[in-house]
Amino acid sequence: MARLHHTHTAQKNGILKTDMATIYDVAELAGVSAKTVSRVVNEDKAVKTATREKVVAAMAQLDYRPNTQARQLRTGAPSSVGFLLEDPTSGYQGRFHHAMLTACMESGKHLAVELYEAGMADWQAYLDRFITDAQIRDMILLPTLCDFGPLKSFLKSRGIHCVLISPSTPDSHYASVAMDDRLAARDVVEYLFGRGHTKIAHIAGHPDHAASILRRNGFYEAFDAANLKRPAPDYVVHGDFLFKSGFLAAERLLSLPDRPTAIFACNDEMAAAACSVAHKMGLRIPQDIAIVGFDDAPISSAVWPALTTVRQPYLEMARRSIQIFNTESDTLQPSDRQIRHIIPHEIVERETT
Amino acid sequence: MARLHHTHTAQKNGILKTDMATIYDVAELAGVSAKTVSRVVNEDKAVKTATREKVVAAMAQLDYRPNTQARQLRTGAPSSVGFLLEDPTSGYQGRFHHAMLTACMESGKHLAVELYEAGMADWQAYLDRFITDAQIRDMILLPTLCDFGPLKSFLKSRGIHCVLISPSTPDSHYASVAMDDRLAARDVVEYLFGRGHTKIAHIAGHPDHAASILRRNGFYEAFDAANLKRPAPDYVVHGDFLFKSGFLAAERLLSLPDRPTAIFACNDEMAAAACSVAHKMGLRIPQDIAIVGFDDAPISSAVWPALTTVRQPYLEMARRSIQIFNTESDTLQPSDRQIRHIIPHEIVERETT
DNA sequence: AAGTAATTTGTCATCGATGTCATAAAGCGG
DNA sequence: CCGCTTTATGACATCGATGACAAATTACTT
Repeated sequence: MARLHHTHTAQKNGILKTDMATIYDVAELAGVSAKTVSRVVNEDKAVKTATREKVVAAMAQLDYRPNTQARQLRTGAPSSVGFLLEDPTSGYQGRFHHAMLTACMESGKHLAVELYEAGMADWQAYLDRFITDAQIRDMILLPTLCDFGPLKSFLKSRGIHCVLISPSTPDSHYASVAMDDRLAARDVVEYLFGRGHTKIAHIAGHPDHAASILRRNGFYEAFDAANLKRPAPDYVVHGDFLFKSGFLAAERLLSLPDRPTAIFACNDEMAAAACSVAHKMGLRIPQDIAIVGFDDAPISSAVWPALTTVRQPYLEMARRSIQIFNTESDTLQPSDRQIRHIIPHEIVERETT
Repeated sequence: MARLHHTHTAQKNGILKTDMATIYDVAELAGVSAKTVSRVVNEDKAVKTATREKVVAAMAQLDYRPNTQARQLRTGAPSSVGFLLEDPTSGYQGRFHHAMLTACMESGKHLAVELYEAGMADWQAYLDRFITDAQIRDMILLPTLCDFGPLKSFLKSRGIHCVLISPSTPDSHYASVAMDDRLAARDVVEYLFGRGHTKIAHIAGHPDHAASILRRNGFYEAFDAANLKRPAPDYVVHGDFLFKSGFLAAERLLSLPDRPTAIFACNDEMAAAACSVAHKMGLRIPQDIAIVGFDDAPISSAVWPALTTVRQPYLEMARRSIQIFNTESDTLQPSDRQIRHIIPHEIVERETT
């Protein structure tokens, strides 16, 4: 008795049918059962070569493509990793996004990306739809979302596993992956020591950002460790990560009576601003003033001269996050959670030092 | 007779079961049929309030979340829009990505993002997996992928609908969405005319990029239309969109014996480079030299002074693309394909003019 | 109060694929 | 050429949800 599956009317039961061929169409054309087609698709060795060839030919002829929904329904969905972007044009998020895509590609997972706009009305319903539609079970939270308590509680209540990227404060339920900002800043300063600088100024970041504080502390720590006197307070100016603030800060630093010979800025944008100021004042880089940034943002190689900076290990962090999800779902060691994974950084030496 | 669905063993038939509650669990707990739960989930009005409340309570208690695979299998999947990123850190792609996410959010679609790396071995198999796994039927192609013939043929063979964003050459099978680069360039020049400039130089983009040529043509066209003599050949220098090339080009232009009073660069990065050169040479912006960029890239507001530039209508282009997909799947007018949709641009006036 | 219309709820089949298990076809030794 | 193992294929149930339709309940008429 012919199965209803074989009828191929475009419209049936009021449901919109696509013209996509199903496994039953292939089976009929090849003169075998659906199960055998399934075997071919899944590369089961228990299929005679002759049969396999008939099936393959039929698949090609019908441009058959297995229906993922059906397959995942039967086999249990390999849910995808969720990723919330606040601003995809931001360098940091863009770079991390790239890293996540690469890491997912490597491990055969799918990354489901969604926008999250701060102050969004009804973000809970929005996220509920997202995790339902995309069948999210694992999620990556970038700064500053990874420090947003309500969001974390919400995801916890929905049973989502999270990995926090560089959170300001550790979370007792979720693992985190970060680089060591303090150590990196210290490394930068020690690198400058190595090139003969001791009059080193710092343009700090937004004081609300944990990273700003850590980097500033690392800056001081290097002096302490080298038994040098810490720079005077007027050698450290706070900015807010934006170009403009870096510009103002650099103007202040470079017109100091005792001008520094090197500036370490808390991010690349402010470092680039410092370069502009140096140009404006007729100072040569790096002869008169050395400048180091932080992040290895696109701007760091887009300006002239190209910035020496600290590269954040995006890809490695992304890979580690995926790895955490994999082990979590397997062994579910509660001790694996709430662990801080630290990924090593790297100084990228370019033309400003 | 109890349905097997109700058994809740963690492992059954060798298939890994999640602990996710199903519609049958909810039905049992609420003492109704699965269909009634379905009605509640889908907000069917034909459910008594008392019943609805019982069901809602049961759903909450079990943290029920409908299985998308099953639902989509039954209803016909609302396939998502595919989006290939070559480099998420590139300003253009990042901005377009943001726009696509926003447009998809607005229209309730899901954007499936995947990396596409040029020169990737076996990209066909990779894309096959992508369109199968994510059930892609519609896809957006950005430059320069939208001009890559083999990719387009491949997608055509797979029955994917595409919309090409700003392709160099129109395609006979796919609709395209673009801004009018030639007209925008002409507008910029006419804007500069309006501010009294006539000695206007141009830093052109990479000659292989269609947009470079269009913008350069628009540059000339403005002079023609105003009955002015076209600038001498040494007023037009080719770069390659990168900062460095803009830097060299600007050095050449600004040391010309008859120095221009305005420079129109083919993108913001090169315009930013021109600013650096002007600073270096002690020229004031905009008094001594006006500079206009193109793209409204992040760098345009990150430099000092902030660049006047042309804003590409990303969001509008993204919205239009989605709209094309919607009408295509409904009415399938072949005349709707191969149409070029032109979206209006806008000059963003900032501090360099 | 009985009969009919309207509202609620349930039963069953189905979407497309795959696991289980049974059956059919080969292979093989004697 | 007959039993017996091995290999290849098929029948059927199932994953979780919803559409079609039937059954049960309630509301409304006269």
